[in-house]
Amino acid sequence: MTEGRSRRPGPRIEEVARVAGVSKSTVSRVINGEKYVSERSRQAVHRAIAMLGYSPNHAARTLAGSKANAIALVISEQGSRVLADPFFAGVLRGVHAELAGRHVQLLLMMNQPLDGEDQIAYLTGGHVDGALVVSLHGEDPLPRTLHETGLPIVVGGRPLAGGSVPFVDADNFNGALGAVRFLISLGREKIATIAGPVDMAVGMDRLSGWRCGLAEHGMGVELVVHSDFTPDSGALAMEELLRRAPDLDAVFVAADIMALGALRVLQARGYRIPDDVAVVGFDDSVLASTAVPPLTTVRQDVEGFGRTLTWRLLAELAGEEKLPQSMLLPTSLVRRSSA
Amino acid sequence: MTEGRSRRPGPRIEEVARVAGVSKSTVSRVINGEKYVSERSRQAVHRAIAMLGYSPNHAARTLAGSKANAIALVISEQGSRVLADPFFAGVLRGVHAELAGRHVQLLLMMNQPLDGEDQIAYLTGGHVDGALVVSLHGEDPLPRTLHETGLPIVVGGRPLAGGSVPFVDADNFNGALGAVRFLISLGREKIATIAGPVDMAVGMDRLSGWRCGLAEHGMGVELVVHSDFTPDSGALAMEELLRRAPDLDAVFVAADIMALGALRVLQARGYRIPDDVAVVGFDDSVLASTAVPPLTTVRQDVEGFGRTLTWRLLAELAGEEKLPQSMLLPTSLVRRSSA
DNA sequence: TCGACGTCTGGGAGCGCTCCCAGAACCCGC
DNA sequence: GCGGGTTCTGGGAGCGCTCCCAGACGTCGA
Repeated sequence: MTEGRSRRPGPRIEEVARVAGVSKSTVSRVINGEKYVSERSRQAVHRAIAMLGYSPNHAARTLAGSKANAIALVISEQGSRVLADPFFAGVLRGVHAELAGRHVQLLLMMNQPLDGEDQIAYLTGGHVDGALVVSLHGEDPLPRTLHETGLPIVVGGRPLAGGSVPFVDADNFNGALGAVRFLISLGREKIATIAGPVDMAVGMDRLSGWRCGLAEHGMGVELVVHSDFTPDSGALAMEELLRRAPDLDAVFVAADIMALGALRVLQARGYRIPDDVAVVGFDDSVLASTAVPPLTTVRQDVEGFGRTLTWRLLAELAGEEKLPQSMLLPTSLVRRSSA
Repeated sequence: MTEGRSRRPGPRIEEVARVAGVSKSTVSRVINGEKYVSERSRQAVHRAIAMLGYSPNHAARTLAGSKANAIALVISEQGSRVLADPFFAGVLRGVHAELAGRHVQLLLMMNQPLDGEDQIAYLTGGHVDGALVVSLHGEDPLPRTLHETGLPIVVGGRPLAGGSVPFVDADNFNGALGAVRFLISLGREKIATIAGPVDMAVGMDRLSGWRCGLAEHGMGVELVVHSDFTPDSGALAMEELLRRAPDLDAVFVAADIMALGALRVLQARGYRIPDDVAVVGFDDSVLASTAVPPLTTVRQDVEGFGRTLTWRLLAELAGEEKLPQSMLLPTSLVRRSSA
């Protein structure tokens, strides 16, 4: 079985040039959307491209040009990946949708393969033009380190140790605030919370929202138990809360997945939901609608999250100015039966 | 603000050659693990690479060589993505782990951006050396089409319209069979199933396992209701089953997510679980352990799935022979409280 | 009439590798 | 000794683009 040097199929830029009756420089200009090309040439090139089914060679562009035509999606998961999974698919879909049509490749990186130094070396080594960093752990130094190397990055989820790194996040604060206001409007008077870990911005922001909501009405903010975004820890937290305040009438749980555990404990103790205790979760994950009873929760648009993240990075790469340093995406309350 | 043509940082292959005291041809040979390099040269090159922190330029390798040094992960989701999400993160992690250390980029593609023709054109256009196709919908023509173009691919999940396309799948049949045998060993005598849709291999294989398990013991296989991998359809299916056989004493549900719906219905009807009706799910997703009661289910190793998928493709790309045409990964029963 | 400037164009060097080729060095058996 | 192999090596063409340069053509104000 002999195998010759297999050449890639498809037309080259030169052929497009020939068909269009221009030089390859001009074709290149058209492809890259540069100015100083006559309308006539531009049309001719587009026709030729369509006719030949030409698609530019990514490797050649990257090699010859000064940009990599690729961005990295860095999943920096430091142990706690529980929160990631519901996110993951949705965010990815969003990122992908936003990238559609542009000639930008999406490279995936996780913490695993090249750890620390190597990963940074790779990212700053000119292999990518920028990076989307989805960092779950708030104090992860990666976002900041990357940002300081000058590589354009956008972080998904507010980084705690962020400095001035651009980020996109759900408006966790207002989501939580809205949830608490809703509970108060229902007439609840003893509203507890199961908060996330203190080292994650997502946890802290939701906690702040809860605090503010109560403070607005002069209500006490003692009933807090921190937990770690797992159902079991949610259950433990609920038990702790009931020990401290058996007469509580509402719980704001900082994640649906913890709410499941809380629900279980409440039901086991004979509390009726929402009659005795109203429960509101956060995320509106699949879990929420399948819970018993279906969970009232704060919804965030995960796909929009991915889109926005990507849009922000691409805009920066395109040299756009006056971009917002960071962005918060709206959240909304989804009413089901648990509150 | 003037900006010169920014050259990529880092050493070139020539510098490695100079430091190692060999030609760049030899360095290239070492990098690509070719034979016909003396041990002495090899060592020298490795030392030089380490010293300079050299990392080969992906674009240049791809442009000069006859391979793309990249593989695609194609997520072909035709509508039904419910099943995907739990999978997704895990599979990705596995794929990534398996790729670690090799100089292969992972490109992500979803059905969205280039549909059909364009997608195929891109994949077969020499941009990637092979593809991992995670196809949820069993009769998706994509795997077969790609395979017929000669692009090396491996499909995740047995394709129904597969022809002889290599695939990796969980051993759904034996997983289901094991679940049914377990139920029988528990003394259950009227075992129903909520099956998946008929156009998905994963549904059909689990159904076959259930059938076989019952047939082994001469038990009837009438109590089947098909459903579509959503909690609500699971609930409807359960209602239908109870209508047909109010005295059933076990249900094998082809997915945890449907089992949640079934659980809800059973409990609402006053059946005690597992005393009156034993329930076994499939997937061992997060949902299983948080269900009330915690779900006995068939576990599949999602990360291993991703690893195996990737391993199989890389092996083929490396020219390995006598590769198994397809592979089934073991499943195992996880006992919790529902059976 | 002239230059200055803005618009449009083609030519061609060169990005950093791989892979072909030609050849050196060494082994073997006859 | 010689021809034939196998092992190892360096030289250099060329992958398909981008981007710099030089220049051709306007159009405008002095």
